[in-house]
Amino acid sequence: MNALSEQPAVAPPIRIAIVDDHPLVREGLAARIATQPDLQVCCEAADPDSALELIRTRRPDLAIVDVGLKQGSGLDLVKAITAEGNGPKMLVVSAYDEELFAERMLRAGAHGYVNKQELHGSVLEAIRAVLAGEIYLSSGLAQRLASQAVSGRRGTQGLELLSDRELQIFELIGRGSGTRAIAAQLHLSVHTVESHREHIRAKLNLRNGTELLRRAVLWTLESRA
Amino acid sequence: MNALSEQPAVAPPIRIAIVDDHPLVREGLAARIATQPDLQVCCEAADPDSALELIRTRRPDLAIVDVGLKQGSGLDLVKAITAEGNGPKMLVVSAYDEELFAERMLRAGAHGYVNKQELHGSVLEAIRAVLAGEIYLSSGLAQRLASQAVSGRRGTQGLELLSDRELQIFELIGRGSGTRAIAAQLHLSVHTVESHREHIRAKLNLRNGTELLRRAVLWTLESRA
DNA sequence: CCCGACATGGTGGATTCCACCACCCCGGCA
DNA sequence: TGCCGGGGTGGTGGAATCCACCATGTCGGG
Repeated sequence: MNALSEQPAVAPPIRIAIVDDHPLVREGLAARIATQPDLQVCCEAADPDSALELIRTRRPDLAIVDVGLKQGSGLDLVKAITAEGNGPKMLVVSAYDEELFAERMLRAGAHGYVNKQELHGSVLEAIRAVLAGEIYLSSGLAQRLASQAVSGRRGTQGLELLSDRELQIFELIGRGSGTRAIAAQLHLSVHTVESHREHIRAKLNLRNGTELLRRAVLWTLESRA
Repeated sequence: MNALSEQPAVAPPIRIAIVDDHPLVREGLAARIATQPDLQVCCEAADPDSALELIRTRRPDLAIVDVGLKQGSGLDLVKAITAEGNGPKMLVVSAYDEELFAERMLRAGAHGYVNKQELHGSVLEAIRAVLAGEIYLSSGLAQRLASQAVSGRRGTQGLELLSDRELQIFELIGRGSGTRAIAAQLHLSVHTVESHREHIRAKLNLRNGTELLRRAVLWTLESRA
């Protein structure tokens, strides 16, 4: 805490952009950032379009982006910023601790992912880490992603590990078909479909049939956009 | 609104409790409230239990509560506070603009409902209105509720046919919780949860548990934050 | 030639689903 | 006043499922 850093031209502050569709969250973030003398909020945006525009013109050092946007536009925003090249570092803030989203965000070019829940004072910690060039993940996520990475080779979401047949069945599951219906539709034994389900679960590191179905539904949604 | 109340140091401030599981949102709210000399945040809570406790002991004049609370949902909290009698007025803040929740919240005893999205400076407006004894609804909602009441046309998807408990369980299903997990979380028998599931299926015209899960997942995706 | 991955199928025990039923409480309504 | 209906909570029992193993056949590649 250097109280006397009030001199004009020395040590230019680090400029931060905030992108979130909740005004309250923006204010909360801004308030916290304001406690740090060397950090400064340079602009705020509530939607991806104006966010991209602002980032182009104001060129902040860091962008804090919320994923909780409609139709996965948060992901698109991160991709767009990355595609521009020479853009700011990006810290993603999310209401979900889904490994799914975290992984995709990181792969899309984000440098950190924090959950709104586990956000005591750790935003600043995350901001510092990201600015320092590290990758920051909020607590639980790091372990889960790591264990996931250890226990099986991973690709985009582990999905390309699936064989053709498995992927086909995965898709049918996502459409809402039950085991029995799938078996009938593919002219297979119910046991066979169950075997495939089991293999899919193993490859994707899913515990329940519930998680499997959930994951499948999510995927069929995203792959449509 | 009375100019006479400008007496020197007296005129006790209006005390407000904030209940929200997102620290950022709490800070955002607190920051705004802090701009008003006659308002004062007296306590904050992140979960329903401690919220109830705090409200009992600190007796604030107004409680701002988020619906999106885990474990038992904000709806139960509002009901509990109402049941205590002689409690604070309640302003509900939500990430969902669903008429669904607004209506239930008001019925449960809340005095206002604002959407985080449409929350420019209007929280303060909402707070003032609620304190003045009015019922406050954020812009779009009032019209939608009204038009809906007039036309008798209900239901984006028939979801408002569900009772409060059923909706709560529906939401948990959508988050990926299994029957067993839901029962544990709500301190209920597995059989009870199964009964609710069955009723939900009946009301929504779903054939099997798979379709139920699918619908729930889809819904929690499109109407969350 | 054999190993591993893939597809197909099975067995059996645990779990879940689901139709139906039972009880309690409470708010309306005859 | 009493009765009825809906909501919330539980239970029973049979069907369907999940899921951990296992078995077979077929490939393609070391």
